[in-house]
Amino acid sequence: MLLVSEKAQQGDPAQEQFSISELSQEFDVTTRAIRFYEDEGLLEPHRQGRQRVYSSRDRVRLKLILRGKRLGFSLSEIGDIIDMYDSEPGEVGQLQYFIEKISVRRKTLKQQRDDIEVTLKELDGIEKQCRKSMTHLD
Amino acid sequence: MLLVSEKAQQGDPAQEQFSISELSQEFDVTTRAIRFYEDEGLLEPHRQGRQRVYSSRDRVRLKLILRGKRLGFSLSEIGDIIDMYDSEPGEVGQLQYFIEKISVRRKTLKQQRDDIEVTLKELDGIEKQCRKSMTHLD
DNA sequence: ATTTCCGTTTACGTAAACGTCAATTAAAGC
DNA sequence: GCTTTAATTGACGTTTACGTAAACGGAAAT
Repeated sequence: MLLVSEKAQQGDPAQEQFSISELSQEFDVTTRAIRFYEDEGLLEPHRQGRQRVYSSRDRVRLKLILRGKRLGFSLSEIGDIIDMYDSEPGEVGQLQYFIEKISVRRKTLKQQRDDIEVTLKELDGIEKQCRKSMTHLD
Repeated sequence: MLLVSEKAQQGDPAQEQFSISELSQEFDVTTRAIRFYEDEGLLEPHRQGRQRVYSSRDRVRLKLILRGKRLGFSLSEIGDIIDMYDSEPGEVGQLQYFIEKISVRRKTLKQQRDDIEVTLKELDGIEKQCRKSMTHLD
C-alpha cells in the first residue's frame, strides 16, 4: 500500500486520510462510482501524485451523497444539498435564496415521510391478512 | 369527448371510469408516462375499441405507482409492491415468501424514514445558522 | 527481475424512464 | 361533409448513473 495507509493519520481525527478503496469498502460502493461523483463535481479529493487522497471532510460528503441517493435524489440535486452544508454564506440575498431552497427541500422530505407512514401502515394491514390466511390454511 | 366522459359513471363509485387524459391531469403526469407504465405491466386498462378506459382500481394503482416513485423506487420494484396489494394469496409457501418481501420493504422504508429525520434536523440547524448570519448583517 | 496489487485514465456500453416527433384513427362540433 | 381535437402506435432520441474492459503506472512482495 501507499504512504496514505501507514495506518491512517490517527493523531488528529479531523486529518484522517482515506484511500479510494477504503471508502469503497466502508460504504459498499464501487470505486467507479466514487470517481464518477468526482467527475460530477461532488467530491474533490487531494492528490499524492496521481492518486486520490480523501480527507474526513470528503468522507462526510460521500456519506451525504449516499444518503441522498437512498432518498431518491439525483446527483445534481444532491450537489445542491451538499453545497448547502458547507457554503460560506456571503450576502443576505444569497441567504434568503438559501432559506427558500431549504424550505423546498423540507417540503419534499415531509411528503416522502408521509408517503412512508402510509405505506408502512398498509404493509401492516397486508401482513395481517397474510398471517390470517396462513392460520386458516394450517 | 368520448362515451367514457359522459360525466363518468357516478352511480357506483367502484365503477367509475376515467380517460387517460383525466388521469393525466388529476395526477399531473403525462399520458406518455401512463402508457409507459402499461408497457411495463403496471397497468392494464380495458379498451373501448382501441381507447384505454381506466377503472377506479386502475386509478388506485396509478396512485401507488406515483407514491412509489416519490419514494425513489424503480418501476419494477413498484411492480413488486403493487402485486403485494392485490394478489390472491394461494399457498402457504407463497405467503411466507410474501411476508419476507414485506419485511424487506419495511426495512428500506424505515431506513429512508431515519435518513429523512436526520436530514430534517440538519436542515433546521443550517437554517438557524443562516438566520443568525442574516441578523448579523443587518 | 517479475509477478502482484492497487490505482488511474479513456472510452464505449447499458438500463431505466420517459420525451419527442410522425403518421393514423376516430369522434365531436359546426 | 369538413375541421378540429383527443387518442393511438411506432420509432428514435435523451439523460442519468454508473458498468466494463483496455492499457498503463507505481509500489511491494517473492
